[in-house]
Amino acid sequence: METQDAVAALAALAQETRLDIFRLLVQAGATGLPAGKIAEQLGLPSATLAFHLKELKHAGLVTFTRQGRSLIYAAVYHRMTALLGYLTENCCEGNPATCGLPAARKEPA
Amino acid sequence: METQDAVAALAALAQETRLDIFRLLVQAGATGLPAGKIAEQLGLPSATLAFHLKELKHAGLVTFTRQGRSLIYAAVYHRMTALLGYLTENCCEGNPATCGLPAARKEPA
DNA sequence: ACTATATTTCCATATAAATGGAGATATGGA
DNA sequence: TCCATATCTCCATTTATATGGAAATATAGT
Repeated sequence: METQDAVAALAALAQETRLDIFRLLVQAGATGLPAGKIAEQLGLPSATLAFHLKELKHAGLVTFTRQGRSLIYAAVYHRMTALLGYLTENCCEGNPATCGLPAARKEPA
Repeated sequence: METQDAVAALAALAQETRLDIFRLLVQAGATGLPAGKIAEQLGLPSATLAFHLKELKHAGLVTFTRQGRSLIYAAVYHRMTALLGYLTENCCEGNPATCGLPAARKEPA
């Protein structure tokens, strides 16, 4: 993962509402959640939710598929993995033990 | 690590200049670097650097000690470790394999 | 075609972040 | 004490982000 992408992903997650959304989607798993359900769970106005979903989408952390009238959003795990890989490498300069971490697997994407 | 702290750490790193500063300090290791050296390496005006160092300090990602006229800054590894732990848990809901990662060691701080 | 539902885009507004010059503060040495 | 050095704080300006009402778009059912 490039620095630019890492900054984008970090910025996307560096906001409480978006982090909440992302966590909710991670919990939801591969099935994902329709936008309306997310809004309901977090008590967000639709416009606000749409704004944050766009940010997450732009950072590559979520995707969606249409299903009838609903858009089903889901977390993009490999993107998160790539971010963790980037941070581990740049935190520990190739020696994760520096940060008390086991070695991260090579990022698959 | 609490969500609030994670958001603060993410926000601190979600900025190219600050990420550059942090990486430089990680590379510098436990010895750290004087502010002037950081400014020189990255070509930053002193006011701009001071602003970003304050952000990183506030997020707990760097500390400093005075040494003569210089302030020596150093990366706070355990904070980064805690952030990685938080993200791993919240990305994978206790099952890091979900993201293709080995289990993270329990955060020491 | 019409109506209801799901979600988005548009827009105005409010709030916060980033930049860098100029001046203030702290330390060390002559 | 005076001067140089290292870094910070103050401030004005610019730029980006967050919020949410209202209207637009897409789909489904009747």
